[in-house]
Amino acid sequence: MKIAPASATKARARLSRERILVAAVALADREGVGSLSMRRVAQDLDVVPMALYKHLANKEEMLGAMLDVVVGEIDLPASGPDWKVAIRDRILSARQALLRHPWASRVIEVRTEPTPIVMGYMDSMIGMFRAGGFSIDLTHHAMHAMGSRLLGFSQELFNDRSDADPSMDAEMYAAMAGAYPSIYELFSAVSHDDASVVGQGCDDQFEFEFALDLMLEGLERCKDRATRVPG
Amino acid sequence: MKIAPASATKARARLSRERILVAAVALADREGVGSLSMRRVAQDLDVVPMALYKHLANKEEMLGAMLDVVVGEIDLPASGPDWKVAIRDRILSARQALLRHPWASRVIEVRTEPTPIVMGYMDSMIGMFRAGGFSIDLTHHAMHAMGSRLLGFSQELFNDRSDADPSMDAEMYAAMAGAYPSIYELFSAVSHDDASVVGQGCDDQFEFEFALDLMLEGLERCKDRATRVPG
DNA sequence: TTGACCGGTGTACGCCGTACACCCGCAGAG
DNA sequence: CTCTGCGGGTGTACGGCGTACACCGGTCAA
Repeated sequence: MKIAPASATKARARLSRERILVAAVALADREGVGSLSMRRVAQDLDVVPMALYKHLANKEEMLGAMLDVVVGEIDLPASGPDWKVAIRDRILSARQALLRHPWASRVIEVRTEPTPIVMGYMDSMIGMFRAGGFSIDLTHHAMHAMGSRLLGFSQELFNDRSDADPSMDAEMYAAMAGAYPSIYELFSAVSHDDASVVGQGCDDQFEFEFALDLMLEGLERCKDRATRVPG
Repeated sequence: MKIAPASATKARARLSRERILVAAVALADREGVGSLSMRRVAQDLDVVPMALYKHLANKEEMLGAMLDVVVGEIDLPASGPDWKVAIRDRILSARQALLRHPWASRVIEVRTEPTPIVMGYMDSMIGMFRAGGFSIDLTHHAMHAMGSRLLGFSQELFNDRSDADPSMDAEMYAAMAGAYPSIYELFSAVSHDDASVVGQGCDDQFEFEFALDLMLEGLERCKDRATRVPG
């Protein structure tokens, strides 16, 4: 009776930053970042909202810490002679982490200040370019050029995933063909041409790797030319 | 007295979707998207908040319409024989529009459904690739690969603009060098090497064009090789 | 034994988006 | 000229948000 709580029925585990983050990440995974509020997280933990503030300064810090959890899931850099496959593999691992937590990219896009964890990730990324023989200048440009791809996602203008159901009726088709002939042409090619590399809709993984490789090879050429601008 | 309002002192102009959007864009330009609330916009228009809802379904629609205003500022595509300079110029024009309204990229990143105006922009972009001789497949990949650059911005992982004041004291420097050696190396090169193309801090315009050209040239090679994947 | 501290609680404030009922002035029908 | 419908601005209210602040019970060092 000394150690256990007075009432056995309400033996709730103690709160901790860790437990809060686990609950918050789980909630975001389950219901999306839109449903992520301090109050909901507290509720999931059977705790009053203000309790969270004993462990986190505010919601902003919680979001940052949640990102750290995701970044922590990215594989460490492989050591190997080939910088290109090392960087490529790492970025694809980052992408897997982001795909496990689809809310994360949205959060990254909106946030401002990076946490030490994210800084560390960037640092090691820079290190990989440098180890691959990139000059400082070119490394700098490379980091900018890769943009969000460094963290495993690319900014899509809109989510074409499951763009309505496949049964897009002829009426809509016709309207679209009139208003947006080029989109229409592209869209019909993509969704009907079975021989195309994209079957139904877009193969996001393929598109991501396509752009990634385009970038990496462009950078490689810059490096080999030892010149700064691609033109 | 028949036409003019009863009280000359309170002759307020009638509300309209147009007037609301002008006020909203101005507010966002002035105080940032964080301060953009229906209530603040209404206040700027000397009107009760609910009045806005006679002209807009909800805030989401207002944000979309605000984006349309920005996209409307992008130059029309130039007609010319060279697809690369045409696309390049148009994207740089998009970038200028986005720079005039810094909140817009944040809004784009978070939004889901595109408006007809944005669809029209994308359509004409696709048309430019097609007119330049790109196959449908390659056009499709190109659109994905360009990602947010099509709209004139690229996702930066964090805003390094005015990273603290230039007087970064030696203590912080040392701490940074220990924790993030690669970032440190890059950072000091960028901020101290006057010969570098980047003087103090980053030249965002240069970085944007660097990545843009890398992408465009990679796409050009794909097109000329008439192959689908860059490798 | 005491008292400080740490972590969970309760209440409250000010902001948000927006549903809903209202009301007024004008247009067109009778 | 009156009646009536209606479009657009109003007022009130609700539920949700982040979080400031006072409080309080248990643990543990002195």
